[in-house]
Amino acid sequence: MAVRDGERTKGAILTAAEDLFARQGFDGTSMQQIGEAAGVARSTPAYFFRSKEALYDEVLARVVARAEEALAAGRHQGEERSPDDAAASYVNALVDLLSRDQNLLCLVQRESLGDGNRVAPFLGRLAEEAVEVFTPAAEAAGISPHRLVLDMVALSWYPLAHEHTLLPALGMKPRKPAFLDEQKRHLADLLHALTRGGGRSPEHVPR
Amino acid sequence: MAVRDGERTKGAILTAAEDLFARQGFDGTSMQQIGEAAGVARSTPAYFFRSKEALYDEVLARVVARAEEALAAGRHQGEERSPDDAAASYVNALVDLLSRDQNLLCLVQRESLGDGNRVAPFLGRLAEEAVEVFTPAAEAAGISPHRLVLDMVALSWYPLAHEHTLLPALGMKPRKPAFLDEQKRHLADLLHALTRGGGRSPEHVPR
DNA sequence: GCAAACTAGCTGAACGCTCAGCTAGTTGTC
DNA sequence: GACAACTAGCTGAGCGTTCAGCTAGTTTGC
Repeated sequence: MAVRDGERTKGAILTAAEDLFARQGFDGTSMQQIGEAAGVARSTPAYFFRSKEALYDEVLARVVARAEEALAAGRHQGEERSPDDAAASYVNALVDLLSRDQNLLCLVQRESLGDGNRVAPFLGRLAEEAVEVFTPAAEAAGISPHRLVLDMVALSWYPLAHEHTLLPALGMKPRKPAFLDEQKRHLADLLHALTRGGGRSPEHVPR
Repeated sequence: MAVRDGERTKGAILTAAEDLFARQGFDGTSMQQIGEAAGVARSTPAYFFRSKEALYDEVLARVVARAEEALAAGRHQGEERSPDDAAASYVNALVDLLSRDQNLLCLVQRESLGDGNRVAPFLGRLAEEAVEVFTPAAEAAGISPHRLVLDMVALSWYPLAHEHTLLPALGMKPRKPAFLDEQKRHLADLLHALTRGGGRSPEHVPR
């Protein structure tokens, strides 16, 4: 194994920076901390990435690329299934992604406390894709696909974004597999209830 | 009007600090900025509040007190009404509060990206109160009141927390009165649908 | 095959700057 | 004149960035 390997070092710095930026935010993280966490000198992160901001941009880009890959897989998995199954499959992929990739959630959350400019393109694509996936289900339910996307994302996102605040107060542990399974079931049931029950005959809720 | 008025100056500093902490976060805000925004010298905030952290704590306490007052009013307004009307009234108060008080939302959101310790007591009380308010409606719907609270808070919270990220991507402007009215109607409909439609056969209803 | 020339990886020190907090002092109010 | 309100100046620590320099590895010339 090479003692000096630029790509490996860059990777280590990116990973360390991602964890620290996610946990402490941009302002709360110093290049010194990043260097220490990556096992390099204080000045090495700047050597490879020019500036703290450029490093942050690359961290974000990598996280977003991971997310898009995961969601594309979830979308592909639901192809050629019934409308609400396709939607449920996409929601499952979203729940899995958010619960697995804590850094993604934290970083996007932090960005959305700013102006959100840096993640806007990513969310634009996500929204477009999700609307496409949910449109059949939304038509069956007689509601706007945008509304359906918003509700599903909100219900998937919120518990994990507030796992240390409201969720403990409600006695819930949103990262436990038991919760995540129930969460997926709950969202799928909601979709079913809307498309079967909400559209025409509200009295009967299947499943 | 007195030139020197400690209480008034303290209030101005608190207000300035609240806006800046909400917009830029704790690490991103300096005592200098707070002083400038409040129209006092660099060192005056520290004179009244001892330290930056103590000032932050008082900002948070004031915001939380405002929120609890508003929610208590919303709860009182729904008293002696039908279960889902009481719940809808509470949700309305929540939506109004979150849309009106942007600083509350931002500050709690920032706290929940940390360990959430500072807002845990507040959210504990909120959760307890909300569970109490929602229990009749949840029983009518045959679902867990905690789940109902979580879903209602998530659906109320998320759009405003992501008003610059996902919402524009969906073509929505969550601070516009039109959106807020539709939001309230939507949530009330959801409550009705659950308690009326789902109430009869609890074993088939999503938990 | 083997130096010499060159490059990329990485570092420690130093720069200019900003920060929060402290202290000594001044100014307004009763 | 006593006390609260307020401020300017100072300080040590920490920040991001720059940079000359060292070293390990690769390429070139013979």
